[in-house]
Formats: sequence, structure tokens, C-alpha cells
Amino acid sequence: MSESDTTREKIIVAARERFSHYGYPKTTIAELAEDCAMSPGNIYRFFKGKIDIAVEIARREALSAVEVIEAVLDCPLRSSRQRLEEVVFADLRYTFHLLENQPKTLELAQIVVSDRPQFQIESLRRERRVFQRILHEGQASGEFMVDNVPATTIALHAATTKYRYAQLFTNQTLAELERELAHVMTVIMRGLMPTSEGHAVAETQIPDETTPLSFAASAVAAADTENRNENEMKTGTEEVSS
Amino acid sequence: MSESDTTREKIIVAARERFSHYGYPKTTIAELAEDCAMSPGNIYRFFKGKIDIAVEIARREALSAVEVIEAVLDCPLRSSRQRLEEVVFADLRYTFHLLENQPKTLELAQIVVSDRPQFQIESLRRERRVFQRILHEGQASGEFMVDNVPATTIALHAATTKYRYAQLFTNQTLAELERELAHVMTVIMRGLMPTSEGHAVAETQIPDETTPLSFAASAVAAADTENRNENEMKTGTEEVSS
DNA sequence: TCAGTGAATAATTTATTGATTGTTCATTCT
DNA sequence: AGAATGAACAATCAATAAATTATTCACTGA
Repeated sequence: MSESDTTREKIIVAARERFSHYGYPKTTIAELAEDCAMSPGNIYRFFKGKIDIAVEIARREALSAVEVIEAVLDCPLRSSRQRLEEVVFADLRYTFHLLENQPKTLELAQIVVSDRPQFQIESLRRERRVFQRILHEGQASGEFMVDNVPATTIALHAATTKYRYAQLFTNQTLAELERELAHVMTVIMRGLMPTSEGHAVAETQIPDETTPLSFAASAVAAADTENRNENEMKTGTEEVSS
Repeated sequence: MSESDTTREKIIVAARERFSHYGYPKTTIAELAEDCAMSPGNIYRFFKGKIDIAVEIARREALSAVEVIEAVLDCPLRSSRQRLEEVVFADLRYTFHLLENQPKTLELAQIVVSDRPQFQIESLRRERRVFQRILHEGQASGEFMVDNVPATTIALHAATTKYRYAQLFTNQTLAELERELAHVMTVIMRGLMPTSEGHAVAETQIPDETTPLSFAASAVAAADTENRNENEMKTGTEEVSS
């Protein structure tokens, strides 16, 4: 069984390499087999079909992206507002990064989604769960004033849809998208937070790129720097466990 | 030249008919020429190419859709909030209607945009202008409390993007989308409106389908009523039939 | 002159074919 | 037994040919 697992991993590693370099359509099963020093037929002992290899890779990518973002939840010294903003900006930067540096990965995601609509539905649900947890926290601490958390989660997610779809980034630079998103978040925050003594809720500031979270997110996008990633994760997670 | 103009109109009418029935790609210039009882070559005296006929049709569609929505601005007895909500819901219903009843029209719009990116940019700008006028009004009347109207316009427009792109309506019914949009508008409204004496801003109610505006919008979606053609003729030409 | 023609040509789309690739399975190895 | 093979077959893709369509232009009749 353990042997099976490592063989399966070998296939995934080879496929990830080829898919990201040459794209899913230009990668053949024969090539993957050769990379793994095995016959084409053997691949089918581990995956039902070619598309299933892509699904597994995309699934892991999606899971690790959400995990990185979830790190924000365990990061102390931050208001719920900051968490929410960092998550949303991280999403935008992550997608933009993918578009610029890893277009084949984005393409792979589209291929998987067009073949497995359920995949997207589940990814969106996972994203929303992060939003919901932050809303709950903010509600509990009194920072937010939300009378229907699930509905507001959906609203928040829908209102920031544009910043998770590369297709909708039409001709805009990252800086422009960030400015735009800051305005969106300003309005939303004013909608979520109670106004204390007539004072208006402050405008959303664009979070620094070098924030721990953003760092980790782009590391995942790059997918090959080990040391820095580990360090950043540590500073993010260690303080909460103590 | 008045003769030129009516010939040109004849081509547009024939093209609109064929495009909406069989789609842009399946419609040939020869067919349009036959419909207009003229030779294929003559069409090129009025349009530089086939795509330009589509552009003209899409341009008129976009303009008349915005005109219908602008009617909300001149409609009295409505708060700025109601105007904003009606406009946004009308957009959603218009797009959803198009998707269900006139898919070829949506397809045409996509073809035009992919060939003329500027077309989309201008359409978006027109949409935003409507938003901006409402925000200005609300600001002037004290109903809204916005410190940066242009920026908030962009934010509002971006936050409602999902409800103008049929591609993003994944598997959702109109009722679901409306409920979702109501939540989005609730949050946004709380962000725009001053809280009077600790009282929370009320939730957004889904506007009635039979509202004058929505009625007019679905008439536009139907796209073949006599009145509308007449109106276009009038605005397009000096000569009015008597 | 000017609206209109239609055959000629350029560009695109569609159909056909041959080659490549995905998948299966009877068989071999260990 | 389970792990792996590779030839056989089915599905898909790429290249080419054939057909269709968009566009042009020298020409015609008011």
C-alpha cells in the first residue's frame, strides 16, 4: 500500500511539472509514464483517467491556498477587519500572480472546472467558510454588527467575486485592482461595523505586500521556495499555540 | 442622405432578425443581401464589414438598455436607495432574461466585445454614470453619506459585477440570485447611509418584478416590439414618417 | 453622378484523412 | 497473489483539402 502511494505521488509530481511547463493538453500519458519509468497502462492503476490527475493536482492547490489563508485566522494581534481585508487582498494578489506567472495553472483550473462543475462549487464553499469564521469572530467580539452571519458571508463573497476571476481583470494593473478593492472594502466595512459616536468608519488601507500572509500566498504560487515559506508560517502559527 | 439611411436600416433590421434566430456566425452576408433584395456587394457601401453590423446592433441594444434604466432617475416618489436598488436588480433581471430567452443576443455581445474591447469599456462607463448620478442625488439630499463619490461609484459597480455577467450565474436560479443580491445591497446600503439615532438601516427588499422599470427592461429583452424600432428610427433620422 | 450589381478573389470554415494519444486488457514478471 | 507490461483498440487531434463565405471592384443602368 505504501508502495502504491509513492508511485501515485511520483505520477503527480511528474504531471505537475509537465502541466505547469507545457500545459495539460500538450502533456501525454506516454510522457508521464516515461518520466516515472513505467508503462502508460500502469498509470491507469492509479488514476481512472488523465483528467483525474489534473483534478487531484488542482484539489491540492486549492486546499493549500485556503490553508495559507486560514493562517490569518490564527494570527493574533489583528482585528477582524484586518483579517477580512488581508484575506480578500491575498485572494486578489494570489489570482493576479497566477495570471502573470503561472498561466498554465490557471488554465488547468479552468479545464478541471469545465469537466467537474462540482469542483468549483466546493472551492467556493471553502473560501466562504473562511469569510464566515472571520465574521463570526468579529460578531462575537462586538467589532462587527451583523444580524445574519450566513447571509452576510454570501454577500461579502459575492461582492468580491471580481477579484477572484482573472477573466474579469480586463486590462487593469494589480495596483488599480487593489485601489478598487480598497474602495469596495471601505463601503462594506461601513456596512459591517457599528458607527461609534457619529464617527465614520475609516477607509480601507491597501495591506502591505510583505505581510506574512501575502508572503506565504505568493510562496505557494511560486511553489518552489522552501526556507522562507517555513519561516513565515512559523511566526504566524507559533504564538497562538502557546 | 435619407435614402441611404433607410437602406442602412433595412440591413440592420434584417441582421437583427437573423442574428437573434440563427446567431452571428451562421448568418451570411449573402442571406442578409437577399433579405434586403440587394446584392452582397451593396452591403459594403453601408458597413465596412460584417462585424460592424453586429457592433451597430449591440451599440443600440446597450444604449437603449441604459436609457430604460435611466428612466429611474426621472421617476419621482422614490428615494435614492430605491433607485439604486431598482437599477441593480433591473440589471440582474435583464441579463438573466437575455440568458434564458435571447442567448444569441448575449453571444453577439461577446463576439463584439472580443473583437472590440473598447466597446465593453464604454458600456461599463455608461453603466457607472447611472450609478454615479444616483449617488450624487443621494448625497445632495443627505440620504447618503459618501465622502468620495467617484470612488464609491466604482466600488458599487465592482461589488455588483457578478449580477451583470451571465457566465457567473453558475447553476443559480433568478430567485437565488435576487436573494443574494438583496444581501449584498443590504451591506452596501448600511455602508452608504448614515445611521439615524442608533437605528440600523433596514434590509434590502427584492423589488417587485412588475415595477415600471423592470417591465420596460424585459420589453427591451424581447427586442422586436414595434415601438422600439420606431423610436430608434426617430432618433436616428431627421425624417419622421407622417 | 450615384445607388446598385455580381463575378472574381481572399479569407474562413468545414470535412476528410492520417497520425497521435487515451484507455483497456490479456499476459508476464516477482 | 499483486505489480507492471505493451500490444490492441477507441477516441482525439493536426494537417490538409474542399467548400463556403466575406470582401472587393470593374461595371451597369437610372
